[in-house]
Amino acid sequence: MLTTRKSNKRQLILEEAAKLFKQKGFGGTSMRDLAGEVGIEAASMYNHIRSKDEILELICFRVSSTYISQLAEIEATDAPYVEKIKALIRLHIRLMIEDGAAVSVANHDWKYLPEPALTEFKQARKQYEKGFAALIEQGIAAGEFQPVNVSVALFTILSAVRWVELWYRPGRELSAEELEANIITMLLTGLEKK
Amino acid sequence: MLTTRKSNKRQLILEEAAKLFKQKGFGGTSMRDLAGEVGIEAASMYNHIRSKDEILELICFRVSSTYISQLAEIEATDAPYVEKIKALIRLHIRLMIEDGAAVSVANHDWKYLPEPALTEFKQARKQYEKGFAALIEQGIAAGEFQPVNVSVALFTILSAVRWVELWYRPGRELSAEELEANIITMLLTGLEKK
DNA sequence: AATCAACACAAACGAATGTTTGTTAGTATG
DNA sequence: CATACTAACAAACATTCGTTTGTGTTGATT
Repeated sequence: MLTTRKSNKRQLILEEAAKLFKQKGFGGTSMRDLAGEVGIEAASMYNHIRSKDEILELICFRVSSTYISQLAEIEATDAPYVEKIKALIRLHIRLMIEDGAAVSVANHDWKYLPEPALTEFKQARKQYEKGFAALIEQGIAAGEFQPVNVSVALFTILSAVRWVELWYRPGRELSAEELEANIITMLLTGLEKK
Repeated sequence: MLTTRKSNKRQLILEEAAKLFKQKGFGGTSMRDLAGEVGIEAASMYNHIRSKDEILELICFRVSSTYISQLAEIEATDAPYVEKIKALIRLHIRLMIEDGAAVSVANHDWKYLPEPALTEFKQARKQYEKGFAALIEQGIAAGEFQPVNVSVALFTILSAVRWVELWYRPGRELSAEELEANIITMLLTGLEKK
């Protein structure tokens, strides 16, 4: 008998690591903490992973590549720019809800990546931001958006969508759909009544 | 001769600590790192501060009490709610620009506060959020704002204002005033052109 | 039955951590 | 001049860290 061919212990380590890193930070989480959560000794984890840094890399790059490939999909559609931006906002919220721990780690602990990875990650993030910004710029050119500073719009949207991690709990007053609708309203039509 | 009665070395430590904590995180900054920046040995710092934790506490609570007292001032005016919210947004941006390192630490490293302080800090933050939310709620009731979910509006604003720390550099394309104007436009009238 | 890889463990490693200790030089106060 | 305080230092402290090593067990393969 075997649990699953090619043990899933590695996957379990990554999942528990994401939770702990989110909760206590990368530096604040020891390999012994993590091992305790997984249910083995710290030394045993090295049968499944190369190092603590490798865990961080795997988490961060899984998240960044998800964002980048999803951005490419949205870019390829021929919806109005308003709809593309809405789709991106929904993407961020969904990922945050479904994979919140990993997304939080990629948002906060990426700076502890060891050096070739650090530069690579920053480039990936910049690439994503460039693509996102281009959609906003084109939307302004097409007359769909107000002529606001593109960087300000970009980072306002990206940041506004981050707090979901701090706030959303499955049994909360708002469903995921209501949450999306409310955030989209805030960002696209603003707080003030016209 | 003396440099200044009641040495400012303690203040210097706090300032350098804020910079380092922002840059490398609380856990990622060692007392030897910090001492090096201050220009003395690690042991010597204990003539000026009680512990590493105390440094974090002093930074975090200085920031939280600034926010709370400024909120009280704004609450006391009798401007329209739109103007009160704008004033709060401007307050956040100004504090971020003028005291960015400390604000960043209070935003990111508060979770490493030791225990009585941790609870106290969370309460202070909750108190601030409650006051901010009340202004939004009253603004909706007064017909100045759209009937959006209050928590969503609150956290969208608070988050949207945080990225300034990552982005603003004194010699940037946008002045502080232009930055404020753009963010306020985004948050109050939205991205979409009507 | 023998072999082998996978995987768990205890023990230990060196490095780094926050902090304490003991001491010393300089300076203000009586 | 004697006293007391401030603030610097080197050295060492115990602890924790990520990781390595060596060893044992288990279950599948040959």
